[in-house]
Amino acid sequence: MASRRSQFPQVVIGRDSDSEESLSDEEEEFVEEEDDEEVEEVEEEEEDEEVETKDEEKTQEGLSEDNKGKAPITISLKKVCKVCKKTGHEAGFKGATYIDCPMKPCFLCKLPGHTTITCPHRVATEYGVIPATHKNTQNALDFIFERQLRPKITKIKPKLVIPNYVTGAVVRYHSRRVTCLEFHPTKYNIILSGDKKGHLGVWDFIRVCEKTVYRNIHSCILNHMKFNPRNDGTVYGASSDGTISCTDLETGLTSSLMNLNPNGWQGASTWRMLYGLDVNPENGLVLVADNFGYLYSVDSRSNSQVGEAVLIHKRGSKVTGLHCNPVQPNLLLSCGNDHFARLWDIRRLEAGSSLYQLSHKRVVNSAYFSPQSGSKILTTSQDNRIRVWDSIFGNLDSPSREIVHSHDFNRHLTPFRAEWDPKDPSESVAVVGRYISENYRGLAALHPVDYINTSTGQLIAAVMDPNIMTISPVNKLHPQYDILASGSSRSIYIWKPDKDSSEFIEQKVKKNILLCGKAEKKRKSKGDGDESDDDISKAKKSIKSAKTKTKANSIVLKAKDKC
DNA sequence: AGACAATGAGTCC
DNA sequence: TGGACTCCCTTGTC
Repeated sequence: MASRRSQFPQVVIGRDSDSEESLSDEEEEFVEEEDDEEVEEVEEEEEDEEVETKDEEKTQEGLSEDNKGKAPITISLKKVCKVCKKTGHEAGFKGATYIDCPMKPCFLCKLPGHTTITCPHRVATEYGVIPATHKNTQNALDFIFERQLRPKITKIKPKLVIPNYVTGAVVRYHSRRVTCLEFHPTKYNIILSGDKKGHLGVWDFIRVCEKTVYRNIHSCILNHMKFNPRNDGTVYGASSDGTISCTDLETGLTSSLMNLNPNGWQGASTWRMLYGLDVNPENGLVLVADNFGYLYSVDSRSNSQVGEAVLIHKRGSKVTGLHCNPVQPNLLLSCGNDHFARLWDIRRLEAGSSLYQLSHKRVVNSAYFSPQSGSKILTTSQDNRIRVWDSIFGNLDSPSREIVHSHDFNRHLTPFRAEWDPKDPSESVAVVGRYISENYRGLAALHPVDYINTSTGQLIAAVMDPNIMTISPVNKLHPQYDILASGSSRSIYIWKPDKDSSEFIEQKVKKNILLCGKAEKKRKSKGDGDESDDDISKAKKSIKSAKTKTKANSIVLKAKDKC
């Protein structure tokens, strides 16, 4: 591992002078204040009410003097819950912890009677996981079955390595939020990223400065990308502009395989948007699906549509994802807004002819076959549950397990999708971003990226970085190396494994942050090497002095291109 | 610092 | 079926 790690470069996370100054201010503020300021703050808030009332009265008097004849404004000082609008309690952040409204069902598991803080799913992540009806490798038949499916795969399980700290980043790389990520299948240091504007980023995360963004491929959201299996210099993209693109990564030259809106904008009821995309190399097909429930097949050689569009989900509802089985080329998995994931035989594609339909309680964000045997299914639904079916050849009436996990949010964020670790021979590890925040060492509310053992429901790891204050809904594990890529807002982060020691991580973060531009000059003129002046301690101090999450947000390090 | 908008699914009628 | 309204642990900009 060490040799592999040594190939990685230093990170380019820089900060501009604005953030440098604001952090200095925060620090000064912190130095002046006592350690137990937070406690004092709470007390002050409570006893302040009367004072506030007087202040208000004074203000009102002042106002009425100025505007004689106008009735004084009465302001209620009763604390009102912003969620249920009732008094007596308040929902919202208290420091780095969010307090739920007790009148609502649990925000995590959706069941009434408790809040997120006391939710048994938060305390013990395996709680309530439905046990598997069929477990792989449990008996002789299973063993033979699995050996037939995966003859080349070793039975010795390699040690699980978790990429848990950020070694590289392009902060504010895209102009809108990142929607999809894809590692290059052969050039292991290249990652592709799509965004909400339809731009396509190509970044070499070893030679950090080598990055491009192609802006003329799509006119709106690039929803999914897939490399061309016959030529890994080109990539297919499905966009909400209704086109399939095929882009040359060297030149950025793009050809269009399909345009579902040849007559332009005729209103929302006719504008077709492409969401799901996958490539079926055996049949030479590019498969895409739209927001009205239809699947389209395109011959990748002739760039022409094959057959008619087929209704695979409820008419008028969005198909959110497509996945071709990696072992059985005729098996297709789809998922959609009609709360179903469906299994299809692409030789017999007709509306209503699915082999199975997997029912969910809400929208299904993603559905994937397991990457090596293709015999398991992993889905992410907006009902805050990840579902696992252990064998597509077994009983598919109900999932083998339902794992409660916070990813329910349908606006403003790219939908969360739990994704398999393509390297894991046991096909159990999955990675997924988390919506609900975690109290990071009592300092800040951060949104972790979770590694989940889908065979047990256990949370293997929840990785966080104090510099990433935004939610990371898009995550991809590298097909060959122990690398995780995360798309968080407009930025991309590269994680790699190391010791699970927070001190070690802090040292690494300190080492890896390079300042640039004005901030770098400023630091040089001041003289470097002051231990208390490093970025992580600044960040910690600024978080500690932050009374609200908004204020804590100011620690986000801004990056400037060093190159 | 606070207001606001972008934006999408659920629910009710 | 479709429109109005609600949800209200986002993020970025003005």
